[in-house]
Amino acid sequence: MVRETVLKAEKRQAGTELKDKIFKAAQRLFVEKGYHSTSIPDIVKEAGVSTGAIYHHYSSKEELAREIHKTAVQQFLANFNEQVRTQKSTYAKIRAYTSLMFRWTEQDPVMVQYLLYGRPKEILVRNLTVCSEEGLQATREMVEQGMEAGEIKTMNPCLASAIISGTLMRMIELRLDGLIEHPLEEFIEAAANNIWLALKA
Amino acid sequence: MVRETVLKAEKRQAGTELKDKIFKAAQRLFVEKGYHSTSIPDIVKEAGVSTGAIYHHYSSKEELAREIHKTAVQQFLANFNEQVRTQKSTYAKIRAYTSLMFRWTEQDPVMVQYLLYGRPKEILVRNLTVCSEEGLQATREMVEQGMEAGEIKTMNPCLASAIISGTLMRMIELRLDGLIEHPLEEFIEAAANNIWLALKA
Amino acid sequence: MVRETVLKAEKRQAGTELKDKIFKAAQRLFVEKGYHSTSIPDIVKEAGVSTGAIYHHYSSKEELAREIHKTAVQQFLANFNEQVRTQKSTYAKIRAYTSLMFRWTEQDPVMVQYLLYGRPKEILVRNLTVCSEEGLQATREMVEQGMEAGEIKTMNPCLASAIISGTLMRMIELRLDGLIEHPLEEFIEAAANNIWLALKA
Amino acid sequence: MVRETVLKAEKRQAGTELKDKIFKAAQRLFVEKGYHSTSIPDIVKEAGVSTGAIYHHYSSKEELAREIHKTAVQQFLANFNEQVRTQKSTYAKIRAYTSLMFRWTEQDPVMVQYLLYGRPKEILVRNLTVCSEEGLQATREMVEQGMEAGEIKTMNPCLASAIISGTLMRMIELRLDGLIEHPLEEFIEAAANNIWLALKA
DNA sequence: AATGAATGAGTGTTCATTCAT
DNA sequence: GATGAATGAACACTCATTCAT
Repeated sequence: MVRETVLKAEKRQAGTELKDKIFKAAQRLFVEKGYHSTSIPDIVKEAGVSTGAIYHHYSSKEELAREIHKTAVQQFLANFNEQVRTQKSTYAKIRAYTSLMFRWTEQDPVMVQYLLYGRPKEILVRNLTVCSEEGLQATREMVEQGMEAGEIKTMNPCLASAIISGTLMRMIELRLDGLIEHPLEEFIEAAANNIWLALKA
Repeated sequence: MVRETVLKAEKRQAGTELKDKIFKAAQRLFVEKGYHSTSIPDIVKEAGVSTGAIYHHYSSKEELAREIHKTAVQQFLANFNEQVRTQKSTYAKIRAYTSLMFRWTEQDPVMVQYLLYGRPKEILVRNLTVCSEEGLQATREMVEQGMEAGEIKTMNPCLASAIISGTLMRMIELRLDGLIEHPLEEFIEAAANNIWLALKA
Repeated sequence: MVRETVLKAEKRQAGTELKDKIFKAAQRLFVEKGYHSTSIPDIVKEAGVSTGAIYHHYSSKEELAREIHKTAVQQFLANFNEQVRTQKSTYAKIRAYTSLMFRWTEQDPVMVQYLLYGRPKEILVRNLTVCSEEGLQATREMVEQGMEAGEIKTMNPCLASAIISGTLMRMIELRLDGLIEHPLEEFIEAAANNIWLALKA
Repeated sequence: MVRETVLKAEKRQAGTELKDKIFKAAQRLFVEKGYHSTSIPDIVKEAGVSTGAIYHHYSSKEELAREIHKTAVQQFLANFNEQVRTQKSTYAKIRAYTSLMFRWTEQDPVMVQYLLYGRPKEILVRNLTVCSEEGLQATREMVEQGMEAGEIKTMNPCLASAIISGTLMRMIELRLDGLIEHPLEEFIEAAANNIWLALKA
């Protein structure tokens, strides 16, 4: 049975107390209202700091957004490496991936929402959700190894990845939007199993 | 075999020529640069009309965006009703849905991109992709009828919908981002079949 | 005797009434408080226009300053060409140049002040007063022709120019600063004569 | 023959090392970029000191600028008193003044530039170059004594002063702007002689 | 003496919207 | 219908200055 490991959280050290308040307030607001609709004055109010403090710690609004995104991606990758990559079988990996994402959504919806929507698309040029390049790469690696091992049937790896990450993302989206009323943990088993049916050799 | 029907296009009457120029310029820009990064002066330049003309035809920038969105949803629904709903079996419906979305993406990527990213999230409050409420509703109806008919196994309908729309959306996303280099038409068969494996009774 | 010609003034056509109000208010303030100490809100107040109006007519504060400078230089050159260049003898030219600058100072001190202090130095990189490159060029041409004609003794042309423009500028400066209390017109004769003593062959 | 005395330099006591670093960094930057375009952070970087240190030694940015200006004026006066005032004849004085200013320009262009351009105009309200009031006073004194002694012809003292300081300042300006390519020392003789021709009885 | 995090008023600029023509 | 000059609130960002350490 898959160990339900504790999720990796905040790596950023405390000490810089203000910096943290700014980070969290901005993250909350960016998710809630979007990057462009969140003004610096909004963050000032939400974080209870001065305008100058924000620019003391971050060189621009954009850098602040990038920093938040980077943190989200790093957390995702740390969790993925620890809980998913370490699994032996491909099925176990898919199960662990589903578990990771669903539990994370329940535990820190703001962070996951940032991963999904607060994506750099709005800010930068490229976009790619669920953890951008790195997230995509992680899923593909899983798929390709599964194919090599003969556990997943031969198919276009993009399609296989899309079935996995598309399904998970869509479930999370429906949950965050309140269209799924039960905690996602209840769906881990079913989601993983059905994805597996689509992929297994 | 599934008939590859022609896609429903522009329903909006030619009527006022200027209004059309504004609509199309705005749509292009909203997709390209995002709603917030597109200014009225941008649209003025792109469409080659005056500021006043925009406000003559649309009461605000937001209404313009909403209008574009509404059109996209209407086109989606028209196509869905004609090509998907009319299918007999659930498998045929899934196959037709996949075909519709993949072919549409190749044919009018701007419009599909608008459906996926230019979503009201940025503009309004609620979001819900692939055609918002209506799109979701369409997929769910398909799933629920399939379950009643015993073609789809008993499962949470949200999960079933997520597998379908999540996979399709993710494929489209990868294609629009240039990570899939072949036309999506090549994947219709495989995508539909694999989705079916996850759902069939 | 030297004809005391009328000074060339405002070439800029009316019509764009607001643009003119902005131009004049900015010119007044730039001279009075300097470019950097004059804020856009200052100009807004002084000109009685809106912020937007300024940016509708000038692309930036810097461009506004450049426009004012350009106008001053053009007026200078127009007057110089008409009143100084047309003189036959070098002495007559020096006399006319002195007359031009002293009368102009009395008539439009703001403009002359702008020529002297409001120079691009503060704004741009290069500086060179009394009409920048063009003004310098004009004086040098006068000097070199005088030397060729044997009217001015052989000497470094920069030195000769410096004697002319340095003396005139310094007189104007003292007048604008209130250290000379009589109108400069009273000094035309004496200034021109003494400069001439320093230069004549 | 006029003795080419050594120029009086830094009178300010070494005292606090940091204060000196701040002074010099600020002077360099004020000349290079102008007072307003030089920020405290700029000085912090250039001097390699902390913000606090600047405010420990100077009560404000303005006071720092004033201090630098005062030092320049003091150096000018010290040099003037020693090298110019001590001369017997008015011609010798003019010769010595020219020599002082031209050699100083070559030796410490930053300081001289500060005297010419970094003038308080930008900072305070009044301006008056070449050493402000004191500098003007020094030149006038020279002129008035020369007239009393019958060495300079009777003329308006302001005009006489303007011929001297205007010519010197303009030469320095042309040199600092790179329009005179030879060291100013080469022009001492000629400049003094020609100024003298304009003034002598 | 020295530091540098924190402040917040102020800057130049943008832009959705209005309205006289 | 159509124009584009005009508006002014709002924005991201800067920077002289303060003050706890």
